[in-house]
Amino acid sequence: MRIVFMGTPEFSVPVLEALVKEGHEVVGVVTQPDKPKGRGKAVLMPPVKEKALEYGLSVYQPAKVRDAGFVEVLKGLNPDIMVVVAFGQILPKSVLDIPPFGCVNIHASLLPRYRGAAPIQWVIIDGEQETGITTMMMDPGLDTGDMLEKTVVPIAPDETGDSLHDKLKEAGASLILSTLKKIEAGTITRIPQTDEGTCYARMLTKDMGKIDWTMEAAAIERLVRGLNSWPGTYTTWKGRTLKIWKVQVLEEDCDGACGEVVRADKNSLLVKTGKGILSLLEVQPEGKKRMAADAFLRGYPVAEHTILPS
RNA sequence: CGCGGGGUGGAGCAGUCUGGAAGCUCGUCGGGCUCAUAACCCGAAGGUCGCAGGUUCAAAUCCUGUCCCCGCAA
Repeated sequence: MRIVFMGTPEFSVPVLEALVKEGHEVVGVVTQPDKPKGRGKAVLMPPVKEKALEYGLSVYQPAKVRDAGFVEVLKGLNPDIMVVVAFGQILPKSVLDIPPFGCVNIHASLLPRYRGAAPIQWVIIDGEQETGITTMMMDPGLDTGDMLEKTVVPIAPDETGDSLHDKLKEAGASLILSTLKKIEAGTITRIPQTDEGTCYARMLTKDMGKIDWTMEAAAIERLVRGLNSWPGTYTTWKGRTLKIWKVQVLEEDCDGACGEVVRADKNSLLVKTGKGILSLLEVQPEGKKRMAADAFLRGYPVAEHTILPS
């Protein structure tokens, strides 16, 4: 089958690799335009583009896929099917209708739960026990199409956004091969999504990472893991940003204000939360590398009873 | 040329503005105290102050260039 692949970030790369290695005929790769990124504003190409060029595939980077001109280009590629994973643009019906076998999407959650932009991180933040990958036939809605196949992936107690992202991107690459095989063989079964039990994983933003010390320790701990490594969590100390990389929930509780540093000695940096105590294990001051709490305390003496703002 | 912080013994920092003996909190090693200890006391080792030039009697500190790390923003 002639496949047009659409994807952009690192998450999409293993899927593209899998398609190529499996011997599928990838007739075009559609990805987001190059953009200035990083510290010097250097223009970087999306990870998918780099990989596509490596394979010598044709790359298309429309600012808007829905533009009539680009829709014609897509039709010209004459694809049998399109495989879409973390592309970053909404596909209009005019595009979805092009391939006779439709558009298959790889979504990083067990649909109908966690539709939307950031399912990987949200399952951690919410404290879910498991998540997974769902392949589905795209329709004009947001992750609402008929489901095809699923892979379940357990969430480890120390799971981070990054670690889960890596597990799921590999799971996605495996699952799409299976799904494509069944589509070609005509043995695939479409399972409509129920409208019950759905929830949305809204896009992550920087300000989500600002720690609210009135929340309970366990919830903050999940937030720290879920938003690691991007966008990351932080608090403010002496007017400067202090990124929080790793924390641990303590069993005991104590009196004190939310955000109060209840202990800061050579062994530990403990902060009182809305419910429970959080031990800060790894932090990072502005402009510095991340460091263990004891190292931080040696160079940046933190006075006990300091109140960290929420 | 997007904005900004930083590179000082193994770790994290101070010292740089106002040039003039390498400091602090730890770690490490040896010794002591102790039933014992991550506690306490005594002592020791360990640094081309990112790199290269320049100014100076004298540079971690001033000037120029260069490499690297990081926060913000995208």
